Amino acid sequence: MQLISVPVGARRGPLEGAVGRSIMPYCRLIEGRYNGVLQFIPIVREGKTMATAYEQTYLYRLRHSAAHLMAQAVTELYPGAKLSIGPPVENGFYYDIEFETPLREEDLASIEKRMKELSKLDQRIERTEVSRDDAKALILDESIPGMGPAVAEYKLQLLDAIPEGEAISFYDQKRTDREGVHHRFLDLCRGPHVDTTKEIKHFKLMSIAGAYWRGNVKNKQLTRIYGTAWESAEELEAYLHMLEEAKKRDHRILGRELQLFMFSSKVGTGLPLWLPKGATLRDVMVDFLKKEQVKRGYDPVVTPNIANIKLYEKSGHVVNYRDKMFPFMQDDEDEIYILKPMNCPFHIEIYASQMRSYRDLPIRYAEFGTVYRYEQSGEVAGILRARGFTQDDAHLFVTPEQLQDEFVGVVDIMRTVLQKLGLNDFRMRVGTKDPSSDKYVGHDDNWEAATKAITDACDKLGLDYEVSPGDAAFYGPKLDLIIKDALGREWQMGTVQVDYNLPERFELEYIAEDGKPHRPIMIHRAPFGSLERMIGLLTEQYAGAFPLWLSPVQVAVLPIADRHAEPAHELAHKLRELIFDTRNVRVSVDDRRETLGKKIREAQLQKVPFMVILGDKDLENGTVGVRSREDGDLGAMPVEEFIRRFLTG
RNA sequence: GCCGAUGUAGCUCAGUGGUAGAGCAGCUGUUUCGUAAACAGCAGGUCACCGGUUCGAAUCCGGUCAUCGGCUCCA
Repeated sequence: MQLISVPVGARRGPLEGAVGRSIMPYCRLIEGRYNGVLQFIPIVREGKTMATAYEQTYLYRLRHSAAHLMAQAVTELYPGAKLSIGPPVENGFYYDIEFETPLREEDLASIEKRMKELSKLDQRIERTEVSRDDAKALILDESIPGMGPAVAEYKLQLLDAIPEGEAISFYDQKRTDREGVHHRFLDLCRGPHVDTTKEIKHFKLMSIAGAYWRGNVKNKQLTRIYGTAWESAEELEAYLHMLEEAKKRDHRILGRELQLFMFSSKVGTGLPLWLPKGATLRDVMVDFLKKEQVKRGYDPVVTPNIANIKLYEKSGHVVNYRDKMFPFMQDDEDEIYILKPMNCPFHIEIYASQMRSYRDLPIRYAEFGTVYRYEQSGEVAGILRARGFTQDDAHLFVTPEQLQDEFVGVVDIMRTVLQKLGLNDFRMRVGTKDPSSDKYVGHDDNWEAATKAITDACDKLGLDYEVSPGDAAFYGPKLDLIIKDALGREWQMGTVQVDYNLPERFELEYIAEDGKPHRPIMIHRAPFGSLERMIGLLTEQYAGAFPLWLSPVQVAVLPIADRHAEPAHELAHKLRELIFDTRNVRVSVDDRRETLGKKIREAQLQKVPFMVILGDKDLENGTVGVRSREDGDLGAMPVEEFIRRFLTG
């Protein structure tokens, strides 16, 4: 198999003892990034290549073969279709094909039907290794289904991309029909595959998408057909069921049901409106982080939402992201302003506004800064990818000697955040420079130093991370937190970046002990990343049932009859006086003339952690009926006991 | 931005060329109730928008917009 080498030890951690499931995301991640050719980055640990683990599973081969089976069906039904690549991916497979006429979703049914028929024909799948010349001849051989000069475009390119000395193999799906005629379907592929098409039984074609050839926007867009395949009907069923369930925890659906946020086409795409409950959630998160930041010596700053474009020309953002900025504004003096897409230049201006001494450093400026980025329309996804969002941003200005400790401190705050939010299914990625790209600014030694600062700090902290070339910011390498959403899609959350370049561009200085000016280093960091994205993610992780400290409403007081409404409000006042986790307890009272059952049902659907029921018996005895979101009816108890239970979480 | 799909009442959805429907939510009235939906009535829609075909369009055709699944991208 073809490998791309990465430094030994570069990828670690999540792959501990990894086989199958935990490796799949990596295969998926890497495939399509480097290629054109079916390539997977090897997973390297302690000098040993482990990448083949998933490839060696039966499921991987089954899905790979399912892709071939689909290709066979497609070449029969659409003779002019040009095949390109068709790898297995997490949960299934796809094949990228160029069609002469656009494929519609309703066409999938007939392709799937033909696949079922072809599967039953019990075609043997055989590997043949051939020379480069023979391979070319086969690809151009019109007598073989799916081959011939008319449809060879991509396969020939794939063949060319196979390095000298590496085996060139085809997989042949063969059968002989009742009349004794031989049939075959041949595809250039390094395999491996299952033994016969008969094994491919439990699959379903899922969707159509456009995908650029070799993942490059400049290339032609091919039609990608996604399918899922499993070893048993039960597994297929379970997977489809899981997708249905995942939809129910989609943050966009829960966001509406729980009245957290909304969108309006009258406002604009990707511009969320935060409703009272969602805004409360934001406040709670902001309070929490502010408190952590105060403990760690951060200073708050506040900066405007627009700025003169010159500021961003100087920082380099305009060159790199002009098309991702909202349209520019011009004032009477012909000065051009932009909606701010980044907070850093503002913080830099504040730093540069005075002479700084080494005694002042480190300086840590923190701001919940709302930024606006004109994301491509196809990218916007609820609050996970919005055009207006708030970063929990901070910039640290440090001396070279302080860099290591400050970086460690920043990673520590990120860990505190993760722990508090209850997030434990994530991975860390060190995004480094892609040597083949020219979008990066600054000197190589600075890049090296910054990258080393990150990896050293991670090693020191025993943090598991992987290195991903090409995922750096244009001004510096970064450490990103990556988390999956309900549908298994990965999102970049918190981030830490070491930056030598912006201080240079803005000629930042501090006076050191030697009495001479020196250049500080900047650390950019945002533990949540964006409040929007983090809340979207949390909503999905908890399926809307937020932990007590985060819940927008923590207690719903439910009076049984009208005469209990007043005592219910009194109880609510009393509870609101309490402090839980630094904030006053959030209480609602449902004093509508509805049955208790209905009030309970609605509070439960709103995922309120505690319901407190108040009726005649309670007023007589000084008790309340307590019901928890998780455990249901807890029975009557004195008010004080409820408070005690509540405060202990 | 590109490929594919979807837009009917606040929400979930019926309705394939002939007078716009249901449940929930809302409003009014009755019921004052002890752990997941009381009962009755009323009101609510330019069928996303614009244009076309037709005697007649939610329905057929074209365009636009929004949303969803991907691709690419995310300072």
